[in-house]
Amino acid sequence: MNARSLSESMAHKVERQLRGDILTLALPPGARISEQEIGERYGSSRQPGREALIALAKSRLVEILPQRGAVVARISVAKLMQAAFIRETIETAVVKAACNAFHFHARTRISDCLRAQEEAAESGDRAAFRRGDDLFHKTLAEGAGLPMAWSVVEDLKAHIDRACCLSLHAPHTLSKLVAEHHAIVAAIDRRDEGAAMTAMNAHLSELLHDLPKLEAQHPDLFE
Amino acid sequence: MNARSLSESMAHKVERQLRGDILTLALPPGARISEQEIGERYGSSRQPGREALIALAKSRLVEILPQRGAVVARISVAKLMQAAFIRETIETAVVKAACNAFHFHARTRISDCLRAQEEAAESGDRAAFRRGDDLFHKTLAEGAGLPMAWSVVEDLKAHIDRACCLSLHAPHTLSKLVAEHHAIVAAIDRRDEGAAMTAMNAHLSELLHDLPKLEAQHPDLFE
DNA sequence: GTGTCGACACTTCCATACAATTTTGGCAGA
DNA sequence: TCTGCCAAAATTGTATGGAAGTGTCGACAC
Repeated sequence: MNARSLSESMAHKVERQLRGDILTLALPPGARISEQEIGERYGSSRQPGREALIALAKSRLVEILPQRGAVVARISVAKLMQAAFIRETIETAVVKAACNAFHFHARTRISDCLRAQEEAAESGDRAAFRRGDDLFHKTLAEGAGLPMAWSVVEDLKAHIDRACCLSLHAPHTLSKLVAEHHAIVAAIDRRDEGAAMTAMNAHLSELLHDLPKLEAQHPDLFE
Repeated sequence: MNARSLSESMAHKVERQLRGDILTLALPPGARISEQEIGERYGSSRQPGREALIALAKSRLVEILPQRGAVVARISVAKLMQAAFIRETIETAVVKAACNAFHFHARTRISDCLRAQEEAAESGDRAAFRRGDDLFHKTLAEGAGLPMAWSVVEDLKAHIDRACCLSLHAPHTLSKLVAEHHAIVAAIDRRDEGAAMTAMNAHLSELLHDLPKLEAQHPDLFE
């Protein structure tokens, strides 16, 4: 009945799926969730559900109200802007470091990654595109010798992505994002610190442009 | 028998104490710890111990080996340098932001904080000094309108502090650190971005000077 | 209509039992 | 002495029962 032996524990599986459902807004911000409910939803008992909630509370994707329950964290404009700022700070430092030294092996993976993203952009596969985006930024950090930077950014990015899911899904944005990735890589290849940092800033700061509009559109999802 | 009603859950208490013991090296890097053992050590059953391990694994202070157990994370020079770099990046951005706008209320708390640290430095109370140091950096982030920056730095700082515990405890360093704090605040008061950032960088980069020596002295605690 | 009290439902939190897996240690045999 | 194997011990991962905390809702007094 269970498949623990197949390498992943139930608790991790539940955590991963729950995180996915929260990130895609399948579970909307503000939704109440109980251990029991989570367990049933993903086919386990309460215990793995509880552990998933504890884990996600650490990344602040759910808020645990002691003795009462848990809710999917609402989107906070203030926190979102802070997360964006901190992410920008870190990733700018990463590309700067990348200009000084970039691991050869990571450079080839970056190219693979860009190609994959181009395909995803053309076919409009947003899920694949997002995976590619994560991989791009992750590989960039690894190439710069700062893999830990990605693990820090990853948590921040989760919150930002959740807001992005609300944003209108204009099809042309995907290819635009790919173009920005290319610009960043090109600057790194030229070892042009200034251009690389500028390109990264431009890439990251676009996401927050229509935040006020989103809040007006979905007031119940915000704090 | 239990004291759950008195505001803090057993699991949180165990997590807090375990974190403390790991940070002060009472539990040395590399030590194996089982859920059972943790529970008994802090007076609970396995369950809170397990939850504490899961929580600390998120901050990478313990490493969970699936189906096998957990060990206190060894100190990794590479990770330490990355953590220091990322911390420096974030905190530099924080003081820069602080130069543009600093909340009045936080400014007065900073002064309190500096006074408390002076006292701790004189009496040589390292535990109190560390608490004051955390509070200083936390208040700085809050004053700059970036409280989230502290929550990110906090996790990075844990690893750095653990290495600092190994370092020789020369008594004069404490007052030196306080002086550096004063320099940072003075630069912020003058709204002198460059000086503030330089002061913060100097403050943070000293910690890693004798890292090679430490590794030679305690090879078993490192990766 | 307003406020208070108590039963009740719901949930977490902790303890514990059980299942699955890994490690350990011993022992037989070459 | 070394190797291979098996059983016991230790440990995690999961399920579940029960205690305790919290909020809801209706009855009832005023």
